[in-house]
Order: sequence, then structure tokens, then C-alpha cells
Amino acid sequence: MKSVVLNTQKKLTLKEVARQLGVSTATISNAFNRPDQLSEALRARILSEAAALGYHGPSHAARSLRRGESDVIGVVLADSLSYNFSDPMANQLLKGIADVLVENKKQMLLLSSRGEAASQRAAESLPDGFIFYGAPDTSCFERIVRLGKPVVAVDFEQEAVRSVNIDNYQAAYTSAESVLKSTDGNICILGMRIIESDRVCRLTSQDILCSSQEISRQRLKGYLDAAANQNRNVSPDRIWHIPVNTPEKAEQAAREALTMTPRPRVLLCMSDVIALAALRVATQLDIRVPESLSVLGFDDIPAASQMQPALTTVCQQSAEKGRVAARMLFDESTDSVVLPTRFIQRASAQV
Amino acid sequence: MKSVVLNTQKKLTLKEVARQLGVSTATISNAFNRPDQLSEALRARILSEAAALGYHGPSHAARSLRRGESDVIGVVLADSLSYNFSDPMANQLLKGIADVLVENKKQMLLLSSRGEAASQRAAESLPDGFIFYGAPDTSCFERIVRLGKPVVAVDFEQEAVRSVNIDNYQAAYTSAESVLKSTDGNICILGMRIIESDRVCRLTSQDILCSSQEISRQRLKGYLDAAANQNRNVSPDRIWHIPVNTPEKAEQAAREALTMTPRPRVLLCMSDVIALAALRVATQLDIRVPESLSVLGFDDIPAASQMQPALTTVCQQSAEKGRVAARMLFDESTDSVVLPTRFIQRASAQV
DNA sequence: TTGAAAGCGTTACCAA
DNA sequence: TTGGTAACGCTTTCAA
Repeated sequence: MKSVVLNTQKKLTLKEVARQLGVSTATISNAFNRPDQLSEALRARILSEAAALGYHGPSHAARSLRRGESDVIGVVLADSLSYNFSDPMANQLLKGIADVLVENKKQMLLLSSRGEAASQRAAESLPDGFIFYGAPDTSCFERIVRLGKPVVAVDFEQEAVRSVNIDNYQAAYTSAESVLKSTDGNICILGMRIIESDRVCRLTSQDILCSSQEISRQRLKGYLDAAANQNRNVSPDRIWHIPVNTPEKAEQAAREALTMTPRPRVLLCMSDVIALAALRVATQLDIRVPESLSVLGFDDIPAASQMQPALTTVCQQSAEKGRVAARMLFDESTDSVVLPTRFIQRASAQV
Repeated sequence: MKSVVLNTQKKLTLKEVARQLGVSTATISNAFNRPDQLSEALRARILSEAAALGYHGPSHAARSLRRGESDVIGVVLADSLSYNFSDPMANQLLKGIADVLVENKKQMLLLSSRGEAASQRAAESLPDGFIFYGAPDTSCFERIVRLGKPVVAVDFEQEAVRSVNIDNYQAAYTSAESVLKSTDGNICILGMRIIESDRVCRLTSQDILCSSQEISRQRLKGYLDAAANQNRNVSPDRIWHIPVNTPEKAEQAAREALTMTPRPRVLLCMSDVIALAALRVATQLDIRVPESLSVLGFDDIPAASQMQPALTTVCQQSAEKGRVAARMLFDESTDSVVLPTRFIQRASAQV
């Protein structure tokens, strides 16, 4: 990359500034890093003259090589950055993390655990600590954990790494129970990433058997147990797999579900993005909510309460998750935590 | 920060690995950075043995000190990171930037131009280039520009710095013209950050006079000119200032506007966030859109087309803005560009 | 294909 | 309060 030449005739280093100001390098360094090590007057003079010279502070690379710290925290996202920026939950999480990083004077480097190996690996040694959001690529995760720096896992669990989670099973069970208790009729379940497939489709009885710790599986189990508890069976062909949590895919699944016969009376959705899509499809199909259809969401994203009708859902404070995770990075004595969730009853499903 | 001790008895450096594997440091370095400089077999052996030893690649700090490049790009946001994560336009922009950075094997460091000076300044020398989103704090901007590294400005203009913009005046003028042409009656304008105030309020005639290059001012001028062109005057007390582009503040302003007498027949909103809030308030007040009220937005965020009724608005491809800006960083021969916008007619305002 | 050695720009120790 | 100086871990040139 070419660079604009300004008042710089040669590379301006701390050493050079020291020479020009007639003081030692240590003094310049102290002026920038340890105000208490020199007189206020001298420091002021150095700072202003350095700026006049065009020197705006020590090189980050040299500084962090020498100190062994970069003041940068890496946030490793399970999916591509691109995807995460359009996911409301990820945004809330990042927001929470950002708040705490600012408080602690750290900067935020965004990484993806699916990132192209070679190019990203070089950057992995930069941060002083890591927050992983969502179950990452295993090799990436292990590599980073081996660095021996503080690591916090959000929304998944791994031995020897502290984590921030919610009880997905319990939250799903409780919310579904509340809704089902007061609403008879057929049930459909819409969830993201239940199986390995990149298309919207229904499950098979085989798919149900597989159990795992993944979020979607936990929620599925919660919904199914709540239904079973009322002697209501949900057959696999009434459960939709949605490959990615986007409005487009969700609408497709919702349309399939709401046009099947017999039509469902209750839609249990594993995310608000899905539930909101379902509400839109219901409107298009002239199905009245909650009179003819109850819709349950999960997450409580900002749009959930703004929707008409407002969405009944489970609130998980994603920003708070981010804050807690970031604080764990700075306080190594904190243990893993399971954050509480709250069932929020609004208009889309009466209780 | 304490660190977990694993199979590491002492600090594992490239040099140490070289010693243990019985080869030179240059060879190890080449194994990681220049595959063509040694035999495939040797490289494979080195990589695997190094990993076994617990060495996962060169230190970023040392590497970037030596090379003078970090492979990190800084994205400097005008507001706090926290705010940007809840702004749909910012998310789209970041998404676009992320796509191009991944292609070019760069990592993304998030900075705020309002960030606490001291803590952030140290990190400012890390990136190889910068994208500024939104008019930044002047001192931060100047400091970074002086670094002499590639810089691209998005949504504002500054001498000597290439930028990516849209024509806010024109877009506002054209869209307002289309809507006003077919709809008589009173007009209200709702915009964010028109004046310096942290409360929702109406403008005064004095406020109108001040002109600036800021986005909101440009859009305001566009709306006012389009109205004037039809001999329709919009008095200052029919123009609302909203301090921050959030649904809450926007709803407050929309409620004030929609309950005033005489009630407006047209609402020109400077963002979709505001326009969508207005649509919700209209629903609450039983005002029919578009029969009794036309609402015009700006941005075309994803939620705009999902709303009932769908929002008539101006599409500015924010993700594309991000992509273009990022590409400019890597191709210094590109000049500033003004991206086109498109008027999108949907249900909230008939044309 | 490999080895030796010279910095890259700082910080922090120790002495003055 | 200040100044010299030895690392920090790596890349790259040059010679073998």
C-alpha cells in the first residue's frame, strides 16, 4: 500500500523523537506510558513537541512485543463475520462485550472460527484473551486454548474452559408448557440447524433420535417433553429444520407448516427471527393470531416486542451475556455461569 | 492475566522450536511464511512437529514489528461500538467490509472515534489501513490520517481523503417529490441529529437557517425543497429533531407529530428506523396507512420490506458501501465515489 | 536448501 | 527525575 507523504522525511521513531528533543528514549516512553515517572511540565512539553513533529505515540507492534500484551481482545464467532452482523442476537452480544471492553480499555478484534486458516492464524497470537461465541471449529478452538491465554465460551461448553450459557432445555420446556397448557390442537415446531442439511426440510423419525448438546437439540427436547407431558405427540413431519436463522428461510418453513393439513394450532419456534417470519406468513394467509394460531418465539430480540401482534417468547439477555463473558476475561476467579431466562407473555400466544 | 500451564515448561519461540527440531530459525520461519523456500516434506515435518511441541505460529507482535505490517484493518466508528451494533445500517456496512477483508486476508479491529483517547491511541498504530464510518471526532481523524496509511471515509467528506458517499440531498428530494406529488395535505418531517440537543424536540426558524454538510441537513434540505417546489411550506414546528436513531426516541417524536392538530397527511422520515416507528404509532392511533397517512422512509433496512404495510423508502445499499470502501483500501488508484440510490415504492406511501 | 546475524521500535531495569 | 542498554521474537539478506 502506497502512503501519503506528509511532513515526514524519515521514519519517526521514539528514538528519533528523543534525539530531536534532546532527552532519552526512556523519558519519551515514560511520557506516554507512565505519567508519574516525570515532571508534569516535562511531560506536557514532550507530548506537544512530539505531536508537532508528527509522532503520535509508540508503535503498537514494538510495544506489544516488548510488553507481551496487546490490549486487544479477540472475539471468535462460530460463523462468518458477515452472518453475525445480520443476526440480532450476535449484535446484542457484541454490544455487551464492547461495553465491558471499553471500560477495561481494550480493543476488539473480530475473528471467525471458520475463517480461512492460514490468513487468520497469524492474527490469533495478537489478542490477550478470547471470547468464543457459539460452538467453534474444533481445531481453531484447540489451537487458541493452547495459547494459554484467558478464554471464555459463550453458548457452548467445553472442558477446562469457563463459559456463559443459558438453560436451553428448561427455557424451551417452560415456555412451551405455558403455551400448550392453554391451547389445544396441533403442534408444529420450527427450528434452525437441527440436522446437517442446507435446505429447509422436515425431520424423519431417525433425526429425532440423535441427541447432542447443541442449542437447537436442547430446545427441541424441551418442546417435545412439554408436549409429551400433555400427551400430545409431535410427529417428525411436523418439525422443520431451517439451515440458517434468516427471515427468508424461516418464511419458507413457516409457509410449509401453515399450509399443511391439518393446519397447526400452535407454532413453537426456536428463535424470534423464525417466529416473526411465521407471524408475517400468518398475516399473509389470513390466519388470525392468537385466535386461530399461537406462536411462541425464543430470544426476545428488539423486534419481538414491536411486532403486531407482539411476540410471546423467552427473554435471554444477550447483551448481558456479552458483558458477563467479557468480565470473566478480566476476573479469572469467576466461574462458569448459567444465566436465567424469562418467559414473556405477549399477544402472539395467550396463556 | 494468569494463564493455564499446559505442556509448556518455558516460553515457546520460533528459535526454541528451531533448536529442538535441529534446523535454523530461517527454516521455521519459511515453513510458516514461504512454502516455496523449502521442500514440501520438510515443511510438513516442521509444521506437524511444531504443533506437537505446542508452537502454533509466529508471534503477531514480533512478526508485525519486523514486517511493518499487521494485516489488520481498523474500522473507526463515529459513535460508540455499542451504538453501532444496534444500528441496522452500521451492521450492513460492517458486513460488506467484512466480506472484502476476508477475501483479502485481513482482520478487522473495531475502534470508536469517540473512544477514550488514551486507551485507544495506543492501538491506532496497529492497523495497516482505516475505514471511517460517519463524521468522526476531528482530532482522532487527523491523528490517524497523519499516520500516512490508507484511509477511506464513508458517509462524510474530508479533503485529501477518498470517500464513499451517496447523494443525500438528491435522494431525499426525489423521494419526497414522488410522494408529495400524489398526496396533498400537511407535511411533517422527522429526522435524527438535525440540531445539537439530546432531546426530542421541534425546530425553530433559527434552526432551519444553519446549513451544513451533514447527512441530516442534506436530507432536510431535499425534503424542504421538494415541498417548496409544490408551494407547500413546512414550518419549523412541523419538523422534529430526534437525538439518536433508535425506535424509542423515534416513537416519541412520531407520537407528537401524529397527535398534533392539524394532523399531518405525510410523514417524511430521515431513516427507516424512524419511519417504522411512525407506522407502529399510526397503528396504535388507528390511523390508516396509506389512506389517511403516507410515510416515507430512508435507507431500506431489511425490516422495511417486512413491515405491514411495507415501507416506501430510498434504498441505499449499505453493504455495498462497505464493500466499495474496503476495496478502495486495497486499490489506491480508485477515486472517491458517490453510490447511486433508488426510490422504492411500497405500500406505506402511494405514488 | 540452510545457517548466522542484523535489526524492527519499544520498555524496563539499573545506575546516575 | 533521567539516561544507557539489554532484551522482546521474528524476518530477511547474504554466504555457504
